[in-house]
Amino acid sequence: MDYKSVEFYDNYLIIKKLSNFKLKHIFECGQIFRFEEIAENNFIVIAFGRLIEVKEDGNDVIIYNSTKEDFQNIWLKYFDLDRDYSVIKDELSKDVLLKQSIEFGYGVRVLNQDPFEMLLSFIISARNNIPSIKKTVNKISNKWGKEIIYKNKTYYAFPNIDEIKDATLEEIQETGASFRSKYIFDTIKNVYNSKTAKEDLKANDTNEYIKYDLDYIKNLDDDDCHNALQEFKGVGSKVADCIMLFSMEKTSAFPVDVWVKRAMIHFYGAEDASLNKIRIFGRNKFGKLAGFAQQYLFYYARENKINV
DNA sequence: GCGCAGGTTTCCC
DNA sequence: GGGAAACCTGCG
Repeated sequence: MDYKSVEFYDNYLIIKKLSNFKLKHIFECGQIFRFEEIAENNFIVIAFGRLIEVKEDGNDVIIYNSTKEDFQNIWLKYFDLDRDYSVIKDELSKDVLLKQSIEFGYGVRVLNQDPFEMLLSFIISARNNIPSIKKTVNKISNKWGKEIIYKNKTYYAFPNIDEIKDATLEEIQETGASFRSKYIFDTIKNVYNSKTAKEDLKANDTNEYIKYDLDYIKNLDDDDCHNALQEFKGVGSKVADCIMLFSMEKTSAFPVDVWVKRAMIHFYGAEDASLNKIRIFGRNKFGKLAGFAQQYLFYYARENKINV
């Protein structure tokens, strides 16, 4: 694990002596949309129906607005704190080309987020830029999510399936999802139907909607999981990789977006290769650690504006 | 005003 | 399978 101990106080806590942890790296490596930088090394994060303020203090990290229970049930896992990233870095640094990216993004960690939130968020990410993605995800939260008040400011959690199940196509259009609106609408329907189907399921009944059950998908092997996710409209290879890496603990996923493609060309000379070929190359090269390698490469490429 | 952005779908070969 | 165009909208 990458911390020494945790001290709990009244509605806040201090994680002592963290290693391989830097908030800026974690939040800016492309895996999360619901964060806000309120000061240097100080962020607001909304996830799993909760809001926390996270602040770096030397080698310690303070989490405000969290109980002991929430830390143990949510944030410990969310920040992947029980994983030893030194082991991962040592292994991946054997690749001298990747080493540079790892040193640059030394505090990157792969967050464990909510599958439904990732599913909708990354459908929205297709052919879109980050400010627009954040705007649409926030509008969805504002319209259907639970209200959270922190320091006299009002925020909204990302809605769960029961909160958003009755959203109309028109309402989704209004969030700025544009041509992706119908995908989101369709996806919400399928997730909701899988939920009711699961509840109604008789012993040996098969149901056409069960394949949209996110718990079921999460428990599949990596390749099956990747395929299953692409049954949702608006989810292709890249978006499926993001969902399974950021919310289903599939660390062999290797999402190839424009930045990772640039990084692979830059470092490995993967000239004019198709996205799928780069994906296969990355997965073969980095194996179970491909997802971590992807995060270091993405952060390096984007921060250094490679090839632009 | 025009091109393009953290891809997917659809159509075509 | 693999490649190219269309897709909505906001922003530089």
